Parts: sequence; structure tokens; C-alpha cells
Amino acid sequence: MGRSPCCSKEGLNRGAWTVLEDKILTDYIKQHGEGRWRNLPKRAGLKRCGKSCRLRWLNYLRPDIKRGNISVDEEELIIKLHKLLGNRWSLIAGRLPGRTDNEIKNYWNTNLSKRVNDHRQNTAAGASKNLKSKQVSTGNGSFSTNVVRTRATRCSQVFINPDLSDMNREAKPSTLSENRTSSEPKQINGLLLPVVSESDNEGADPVSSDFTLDFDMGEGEFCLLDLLNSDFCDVGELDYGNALCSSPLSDQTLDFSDEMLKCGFESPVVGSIIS
DNA sequence: AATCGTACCAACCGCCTACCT
DNA sequence: TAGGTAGGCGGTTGGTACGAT
Repeated sequence: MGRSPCCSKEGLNRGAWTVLEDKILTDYIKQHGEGRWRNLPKRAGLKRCGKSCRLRWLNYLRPDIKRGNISVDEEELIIKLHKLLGNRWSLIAGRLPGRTDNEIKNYWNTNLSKRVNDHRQNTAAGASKNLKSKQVSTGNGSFSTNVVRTRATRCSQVFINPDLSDMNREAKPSTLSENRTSSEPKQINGLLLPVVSESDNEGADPVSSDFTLDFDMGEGEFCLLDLLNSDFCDVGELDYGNALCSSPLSDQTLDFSDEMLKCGFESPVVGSIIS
């Protein structure tokens, strides 16, 4: 019954990693590279589950891990991305170089979710009557948002309403058409901005293909650049408190969210086609 | 000084998708 | 096409640190 465990747990070490185990794992990966996690413990001489080795390496031992306090910039980006993506920690982490999904998840659960909820309670009383009720619970840091919860499926295209995109382009000079030509991720204040690549629209939905963009999630890229660059605090109904996201809710952005849902906004990070 | 409660975070677990045969 | 495996993800748990009483 049920799934077979990823590995035999008998005789395996569990719990906190020792310095020696860390050294063995680090040395092994430096010598042989990442991957083949299931066989790694045996070959490296570790009494650990392969998954555990992978997690330890990714979340702690990797040389490019940035440890220490989350900066204000990072915190702001996490809040914005969470508002847009929900609990898609790996995607959020992908925009924060050196940070792991686990770290961001923990930081959110221990710091930001409370702050967001507190602020929400403070503001809900006064503003609730004006809010549209198209809200979805996003789980642990449960608050309402327009995030579309989906399964984590890979997808190559996103459809954005052309009129709204044009509107956006007018508002901000640095938008899709320019960034689509860039191939290197941009960093601002140490934060990785997404890159959007040129797309061909062949075979795309004729209804929505006039503004179809490809993006490659495998490279950590997606084409929500406009949303990220814009003040997309407005994408959802709530601003997240204090100075982080204080712009007022506008009808325009609510319309944008409506459009995304209406036309079948398809994205691996925001949602799959709404049927 | 001892106890209790809370916060934090590393690690684990189960499920899912991608990939390979 | 189907089945099996590996890797990845998000939710949850448990140990530890720390402050309050």
C-alpha cells in the first residue's frame, strides 16, 4: 500500500547533520558534482537518505548560499512575489539570488505572514466594503488574494490582454517589447529581475496569440516582468502594509486581474488555463 | 534558578512532474 | 504508451534558543 519510501530508512542517520557529514557531502559533490542523489549517500559513505543529502546541499552547503538577515529589499520583493505567486517558494527563491525556498518559506511563516495578517485585520474593517470578493485562500499565510492556485505544471506561454499591455507600456517605458530582447538576467540591488525571451507565436491560440510570450521556467525566467516592475501591489486587493506597498487599489488593476482570469491567463507561476 | 511559552529554522514527509526505458 | 525512477516542491514537524514569569 502506498508509495515506497525514497530509500530504506533502516540504519540511516536522521536529524541534524554533523560537521563531519557536511564535510563528506561537500567534498563528494565538489569532486563528482550534483545529481544522482539516491546513490550518492552510498557512494559518499553517508548514512543518509538521498533526499536528505540533496536538501542539505541545496539549503545549507551550497557555496552560493547567502546567509544572514533578509534585507529590506529582499523582504519587499518576497512580499510582492508572494502576493503574485502565492506559496510558490521555489519561484520566489529564484528571484532572490542566494536564498533558498526553505529559507524564504520559513521567513514568510515566521515574520511576513503575521505582518500581512495584522495589517489585513487593521485595514479590513475600513476597506472591506469596497473590495470585490474574488478571493482565494493561499494556505499557510492564509490571506485573500487574486493568486490562482494551481498545480505546479510546466508551461511555456502566458497570455496577456493586448490592450492592457499597451496601457502598461505607456505607463512604463521599460516593458515587454524592450526586455524581450535581453538574454541576461538583470540585477538591481542584488535582486534578480526576470528575463523574457523573444517568442514565436506559431500555433498559439488565435484569440489570444497577439500577445503571447514564451518563457523558460527551467532557466528561472518568466515573463511577469511587467508585473514585477510595475507596482503590482495592485494586482491583489490588499496592500501589504506600511511603506512596502501603499499604493491605492485602482479599478484598472482590478480589471487587469479580471482580464487575466477571463481570458484564461496561463502561467506556470500564476495559474493554468481557467476552465 | 527553574519553568514555561514562544519563535525560529533545519529537516522530514508525501505528493507531483519530468524523464527514461 | 505504460511503467518505473529521480528529482523537486510545499506543508509540516521537532529540536533548540531565548525571553518572560
